[in-house]
Amino acid sequence: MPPIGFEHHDHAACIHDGAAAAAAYCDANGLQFTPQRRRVLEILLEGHRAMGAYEILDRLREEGLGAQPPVAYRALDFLTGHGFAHRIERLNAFIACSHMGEIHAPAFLICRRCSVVAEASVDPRHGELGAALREADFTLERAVIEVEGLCPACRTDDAA
Amino acid sequence: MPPIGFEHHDHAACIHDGAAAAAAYCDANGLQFTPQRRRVLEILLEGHRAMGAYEILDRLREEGLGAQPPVAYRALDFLTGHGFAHRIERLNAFIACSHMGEIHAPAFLICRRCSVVAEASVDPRHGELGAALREADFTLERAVIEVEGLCPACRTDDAA
DNA sequence: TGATAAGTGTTATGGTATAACATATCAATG
DNA sequence: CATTGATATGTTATACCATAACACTTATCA
Repeated sequence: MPPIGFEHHDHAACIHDGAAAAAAYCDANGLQFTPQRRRVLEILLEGHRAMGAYEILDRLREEGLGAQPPVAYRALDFLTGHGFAHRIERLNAFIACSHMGEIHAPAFLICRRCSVVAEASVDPRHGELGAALREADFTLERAVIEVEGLCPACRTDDAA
Repeated sequence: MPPIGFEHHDHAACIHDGAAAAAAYCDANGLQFTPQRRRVLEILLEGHRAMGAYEILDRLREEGLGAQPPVAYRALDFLTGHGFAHRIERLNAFIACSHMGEIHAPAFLICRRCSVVAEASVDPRHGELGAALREADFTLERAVIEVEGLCPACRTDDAA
């Protein structure tokens, strides 16, 4: 599964398909994909970058969909809880899932210059980390794997 | 390099040696290991767990070493900047380095039950993550690798 | 249709972090 | 050893991130 985010792609489809996939999943699983929740997901899908809860809240407020912090946090809890979005711990921010519907253990590549975030998938049980977990006899429940650096475009720009 | 934290060890030596190693490094590199900085490192070394900046600040305040948030954050910036301590993004908290002086890319194993944090070392350029970085042509500058779950003792307790 | 669960609106508050500026101390050298 | 530039500290104020708690509404389903 290649990382998604830095390369060019059909972004309109990206937004539409993301929302549609979430809607279909909710439909199939008896979850309520309410206007607030849909709108928050769409806002996140508009950029492959992480957005703070208050930035999202500002958007909701403009659109009359909610004015208080819990409104944003509840929608984000729902979206992250069902895998439609992820929290980026390093940024205290949120991003739409790029691999909607697929089972995956996300890893994030965060460009410190343009703030674009790409989502890759790595199994924390593999490799050196997996070995460390076994050596420590540690039961893994959640993995946070986030790397910060420069995306190809920004590295080039830096040199210029 | 095995993870440090869950197994038994000589903890008094742990505190003393950690502070001594930092002092020696500062001495050798013209850095000022001031009382505030030393004390913050000692406070962190006292437990193999992550502490919030305000928890540390409370300790400093009791001891008359500072009362305002910037005092704690500055000391923590110094300690993390020189590798004497690490920031745990998942917890918005800080922990003393367990591999003082060694070059390492830390990964953390966080027990959600007892809050002990073990530090392992994994090279983010290896394995699946390394492959994803190369595939995205991403320049890594910093890696955050933190896993949450249960340490051996707490898993056993849970079953009981 | 009544009971229960799930979602929304709102107030208030708590936890985390830093900007900005004044003062003090250190470290090097002329 | 006085000057000066860099580093460290003290302090105020503020900004950002997140959730508890409670009232109310809407959906779901027996």
